[in-house]
Amino acid sequence: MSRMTIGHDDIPFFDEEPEHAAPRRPAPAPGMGGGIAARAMAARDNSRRPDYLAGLNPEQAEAVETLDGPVLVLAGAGTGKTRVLTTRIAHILSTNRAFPSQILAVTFTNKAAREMKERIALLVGGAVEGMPWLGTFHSIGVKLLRRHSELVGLSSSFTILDTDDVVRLIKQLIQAEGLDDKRWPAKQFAGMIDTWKNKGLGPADIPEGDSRAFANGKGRELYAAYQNRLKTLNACDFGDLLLHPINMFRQNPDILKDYHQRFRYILVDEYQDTNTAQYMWLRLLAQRPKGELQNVCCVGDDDQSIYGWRGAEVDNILRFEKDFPGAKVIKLERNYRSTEHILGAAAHLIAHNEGRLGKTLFTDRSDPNDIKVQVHASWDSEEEARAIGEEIEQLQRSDSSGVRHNLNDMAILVRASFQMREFEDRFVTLGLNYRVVGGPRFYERLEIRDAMAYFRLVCQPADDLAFERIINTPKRGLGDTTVRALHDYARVRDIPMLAAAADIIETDEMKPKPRKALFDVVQSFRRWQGLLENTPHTELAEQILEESGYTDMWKNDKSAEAPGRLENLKELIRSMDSFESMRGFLEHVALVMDAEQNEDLDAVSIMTLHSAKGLEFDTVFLPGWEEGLFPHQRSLDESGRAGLEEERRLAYVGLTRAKRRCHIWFVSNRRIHGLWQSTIPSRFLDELPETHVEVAEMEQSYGGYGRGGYGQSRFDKADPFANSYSTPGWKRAQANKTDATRDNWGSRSGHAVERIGYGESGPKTRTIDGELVAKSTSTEPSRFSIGDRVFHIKFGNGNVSEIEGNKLTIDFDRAGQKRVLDGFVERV
DNA sequence: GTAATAAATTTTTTT
DNA sequence: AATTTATTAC
Repeated sequence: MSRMTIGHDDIPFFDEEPEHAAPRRPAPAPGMGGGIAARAMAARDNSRRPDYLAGLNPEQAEAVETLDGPVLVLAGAGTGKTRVLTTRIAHILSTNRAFPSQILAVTFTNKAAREMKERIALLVGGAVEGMPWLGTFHSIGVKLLRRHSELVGLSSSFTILDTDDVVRLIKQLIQAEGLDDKRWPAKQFAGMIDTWKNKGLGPADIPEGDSRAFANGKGRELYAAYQNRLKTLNACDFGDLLLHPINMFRQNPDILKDYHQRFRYILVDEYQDTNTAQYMWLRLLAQRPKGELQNVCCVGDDDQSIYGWRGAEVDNILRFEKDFPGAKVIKLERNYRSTEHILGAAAHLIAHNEGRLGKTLFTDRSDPNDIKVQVHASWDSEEEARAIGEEIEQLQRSDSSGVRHNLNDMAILVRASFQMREFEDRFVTLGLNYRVVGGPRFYERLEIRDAMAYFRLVCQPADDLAFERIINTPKRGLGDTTVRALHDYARVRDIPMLAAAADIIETDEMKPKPRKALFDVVQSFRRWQGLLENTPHTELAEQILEESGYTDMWKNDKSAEAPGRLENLKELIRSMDSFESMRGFLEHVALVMDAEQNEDLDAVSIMTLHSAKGLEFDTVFLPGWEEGLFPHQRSLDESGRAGLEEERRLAYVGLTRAKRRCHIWFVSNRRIHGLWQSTIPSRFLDELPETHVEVAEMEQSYGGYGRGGYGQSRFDKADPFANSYSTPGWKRAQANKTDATRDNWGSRSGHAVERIGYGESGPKTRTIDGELVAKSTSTEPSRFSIGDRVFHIKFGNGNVSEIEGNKLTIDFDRAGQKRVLDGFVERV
């Protein structure tokens, strides 16, 4: 039992109180400072509402105070959802209805969990170390599994595999089955397994069709083999962290009953994003025998459901009242975040979706100085980055009313992570601070993963994946042949590879060289394992990296990134400091893939729309609103109308992140797979209301002229808002999809036609031309001939190798072979 | 077994 | 365009 003293308050927190004890009411007496106890007394006294309840609006207060029975809170963007959740927990604690450890609170991201802990701590006035069951589905799943691992056939030291490990493992299995790993990509099968697990399906439960669709109909066998392999490796993948607890609860009703008694209150954040497995998990824990109260509170917003591709079922939120009869449904519609214009734009956009529960956000704020949502156009993605950079610098100096803005209050939210790069490049040259949130992650770096593999293998000798990763890193002369031999040896005897290595060096199956190398490795690991219990883990970690020759490997590496990698390794050791043991650290890394950000730095945030959910910024930039990118073509192809609606919700999430200023951008040319493609404005732009949106001065370089055949969007016209809104531009866009969008994004059909070049009136008026223009002028004899030396503004010099009407095939010196319209090149 | 070179593949979103 | 993977030469 731990006792925590923070500041002046002396609050007892119970880590593990006697199993199902109910907190005594009235409050436990010790140290009646100004802490929980005192507040609880105040709470009991009806004449004075505790101060944490003050300032809530009536709906919020109802959501906080309705503690008995099921509650569904439909909370629109910016309506104080997190505040309700945290205050509700504080309320439960203050009124002594439960100990911290008797509250199960599930969030979607680790970030959200962290934030919630902080905010509860603020409300309750102490650290919340005593809330052991606040976390993501996955981290709570791990906690359950560590306690009961033997029930699902694992030992409590099991490892959690990341996607990379999983793919490598599956690849091995596919090869072991004698299948062609090219025809049956491991990555694809990993995706299928993930989908199945998200639906709560084990190998026996998957549909026959799914099974037939992979590996010559051996999908089911392969899935079963995979699960078997995980068991021998004593490992779990992400899906197992949900599936195993479900199976465990189903097979052991007594244990489930135990947790029923433990968890007096259950809270779930982002309920619209729960998938079937999470839903099953939750229902097992939340649905109680008849007569017992089901104190479950789910908070969500159907308009912000953006994880359908990960198996999320919006239906879960619609089904809540059926699952929990007598549930109270509370809508939060008062928005505290954004201006009227931003809310108006977002509302009008999301209204294009069908099948919504229908909330209308409103605000009292009405400031004539509020600016409308701005739509900007740029020629290409480089210019887009430049323009946004300028806008940011402008705001940094001072906005229209002379106010200076912090970079911390600005964010760029992109649809796909490849968009980030151009901004990074630009900001580096500008010397503008930026921060990539959720981008390439610290723990995914090569050197970090290598180091982690060493640590994993020391902590868990059965971790064959870790073994294979580092056995020849640094180079020890233990290549494919040796590893394969070890692999076979281990398989035959059903032992881990490290143990196999220990065995095999006693025999003379190996040639002397690899045998000696293997001997050294085995010796080292034996030594490190011996040190595990009695050496401080940071010291041991350093020792491992030193003695294994891993740090030397990078010290001897002359490449440019080597010093950075060494720095990262030092950072890794430093970050281990705050953990109790090496095992604890490994677990943290497996679940929390992001390293802490430097909060002190004033920097613009760059992130995907998905990772922006739940955040807010004064100024938000939304680049890349073009058909094919946003909405993403793949989403449209794979999920049709549902996909489009999810993309629209994503746009809604983007808009509603903004408090005061929102800038949307689209470009007419974007580079995809290294090829320049001309693009058309997103249909979502046409779904924004005129009253709240304003088109920023069209940059001259945006080719609005001479675009024969491409009148899809009102943003092609001089006055984009001139025509009626009843004819959404996207219908025309769809009609034209075969001409334009397909070719640009579908990637299956042939070549791309280059559409960049000079217009007649000089360098400033570049124009875009399309296929139609190309065809109409193709009858004229070309002014070029094969072998001509030509210059192109984007690709530089090259030789004409083929002529087809006015389309030239040119072998560029630097850019390779491209097809280009003859208007865009000139003879040198 | 290793290092250099050529070819293929990629980019939607994440616990 | 850039990164991962396969092939080839040493």
